[in-house]
Order: sequence, then C-alpha cells, then structure tokens
Amino acid sequence: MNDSVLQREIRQNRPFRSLAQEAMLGLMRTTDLIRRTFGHVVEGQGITLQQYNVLRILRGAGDSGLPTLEIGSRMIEESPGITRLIDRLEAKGWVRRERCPNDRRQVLCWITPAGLAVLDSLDGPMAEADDRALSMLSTDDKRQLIRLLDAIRAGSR
Amino acid sequence: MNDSVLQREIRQNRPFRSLAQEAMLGLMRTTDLIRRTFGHVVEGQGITLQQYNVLRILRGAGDSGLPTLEIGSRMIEESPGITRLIDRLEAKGWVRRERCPNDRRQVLCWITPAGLAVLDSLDGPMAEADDRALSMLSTDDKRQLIRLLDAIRAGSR
DNA sequence: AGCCTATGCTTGACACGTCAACTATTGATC
DNA sequence: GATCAATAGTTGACGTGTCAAGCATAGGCT
Repeated sequence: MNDSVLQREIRQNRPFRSLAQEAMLGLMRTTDLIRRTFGHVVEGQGITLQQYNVLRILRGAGDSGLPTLEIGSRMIEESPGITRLIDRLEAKGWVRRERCPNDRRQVLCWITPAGLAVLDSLDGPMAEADDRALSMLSTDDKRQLIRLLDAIRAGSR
Repeated sequence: MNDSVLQREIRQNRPFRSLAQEAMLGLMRTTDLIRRTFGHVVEGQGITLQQYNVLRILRGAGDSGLPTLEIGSRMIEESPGITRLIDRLEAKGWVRRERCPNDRRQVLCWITPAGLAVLDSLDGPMAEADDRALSMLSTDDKRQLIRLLDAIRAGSR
C-alpha cells in the first residue's frame, strides 16, 4: 500500500533504485501520455503535433518569415528533420518557402492564410487540452511543476 | 527580466496563455532533453532506449518469459510497434521467441544471456545518468516532482 | 582572384510510434 | 459441432527523430 502509482503501473515489485529513477520514469510516462492526448486534438485538422508546432512558430514570426534551421532551433529537436517536415507543410499549402536574396544559403518560410486558418481553429481546443491535462493540479502545484522543470533544464546544459 | 527560462528558450515575447500551457511546454522540452541524454548513454552498447526498456522488462520477468503484447503494455507505447522492436532484438541475439504451447496465439519472449550481459553493463551508467539528470534537485524537490507527475497521470485516466 | 572554413540546408539510411487491415487461434453460443 | 466474436500478433503505410555525408553559398585571409 506504499506503492506509488508508477510502481503499480509497470507491475514490478522491486522498488525503484532511487528517487531520481522514479522521477525520470514518471517524467517519460507522463509526457508520453500527454503528447498522445494532444496529438489526438490536432489530428482532427489532419495535422501532426510537430507540424502544429512549426505553424505556431511561423505565426509568431509574422511577415518577416524565418529561415528553415531557425524554426528547427525553436522546436524540440533541432536540425535535419525540419526540412522534410516543412516539405509536407508546403505540400499541403500551409507554408510558403523562398530562397533568401541576401544570403542564398538560407530558405525563408512563411505561414500561408490557409495555414493560419488551420492554426486558429486549433487555438481553442488546444487551450482546453492544456487546462484539462493539468486540471487536477492547484495553481500552486502548477507553479511548482514549472519551477522544477525549469531547474532541470537549466542544470542540464 | 520576468521571463521564465522557457520563454527565453523559445524566443517568444508573448507570455504564455496560462500556467497550464507553460507547464505543458516545459514538460515536453524537459523530457525530450532527458530522453536524448539517456539515448546517448545506451547507444554506447549499440542499443536504443526502447530496446533497452524491452530488455529490462524481460529481465524483470525472469525464466517464465512474457507474451509479446504483455511487453508492449508495460512500455510507454502499446501495441503494434512492439513486434518489429523485438524482431531487431532477436536478430541481435538478445531475445529468444517461442510460440506458447498452451495458447498458440501467443508468442513468449525471453532475454538471452547475451542480452543480460548488455543490460548489466548498462546498469551503472544508467543509474548515474538518472542521478546526474536530477542532481540539481533536492530530495524534497524530487519527491514533489514524483507526486505532481503521479497526480497528472492519475487524473488523466 | 584563390583558398579555406563555416554556415544553411538537403538527402539517405535506419529506428520508432500510430493507425488500419489481416491472419491465426480461442472460447462462447446456439 | 458449426458459427462468431474476442484475443494475440503481424504487416503495410506514413510521419518523425537522429546521425552522417554531401552541396552550395558566405566570409575571412592571403
């Protein structure tokens, strides 16, 4: 009866070797659960979570557009995958690309009106999903969580 | 100067729409960072984080082995991918499979001695990685984190 | 101008995650 | 005992993460 939720979930009687290990596993499982939930929200618009993230970044960038790799650096994963991700978004007409005249190595990207429309239609549902996913936590709990996560990333370098 | 770490990371001046949204993004970013770190630890043995998880589950199961889908259900993601994952582990000689005589629909899986050796050689490095990843948190912080994550999963069904 | 290194992608190869469709068995029901 | 729904896996198709290699353009140096 002292078992944590996680110990029961993975059906292993052995206690965790350390608090750190238990927290790590909890982090993985929790995030994967949430990622799947959010994935279902956006898939209603025929879009992927990663594609959604790219569109949000481009909407935030406004009319000046963004070079391909700059988009990548603002996302979770960096480099190469971003090219193919944007390939698909361009194929669907949600992103426009153009080689930068000043620096011909760069390829600037913009979100199209169609892309904006998709994004706007998801703002409400996504905001709801955020709130619902953490509705069991008090305001103070959420602040704690944010603080702890910030600390982990700041110390990971 | 009131910007949180996350706001600077994603270079967006707009504040988060809600605490929930900020916590969600923090969760994703933190977990992805950690997953990558752990991935590098296990790749030294020519193994993947998912493959490592499967082997750990099989080691925990002992001599009686486990049916394929039971392994899947103990991991983050469920069903179909598990077959191919185990295909690769079997190809490397780390897992042995055999159709169950009692219920011929099931395929039982065991970890081989070679698989055990790989796993054992990773126990130390992984334990270190767990500790290092959260070394900036106090014992109390870790307990808080575990509690908050447990609560989120418990409330998510 | 000519060369060298750095930068900004792009591509190929491989490992997953996810959904849907399909096969082989089981077990329950009539 | 034949039929049917449920269970256990497998397979195909597509999107994505990751690493390594390759290509074109910039910029700095001589």
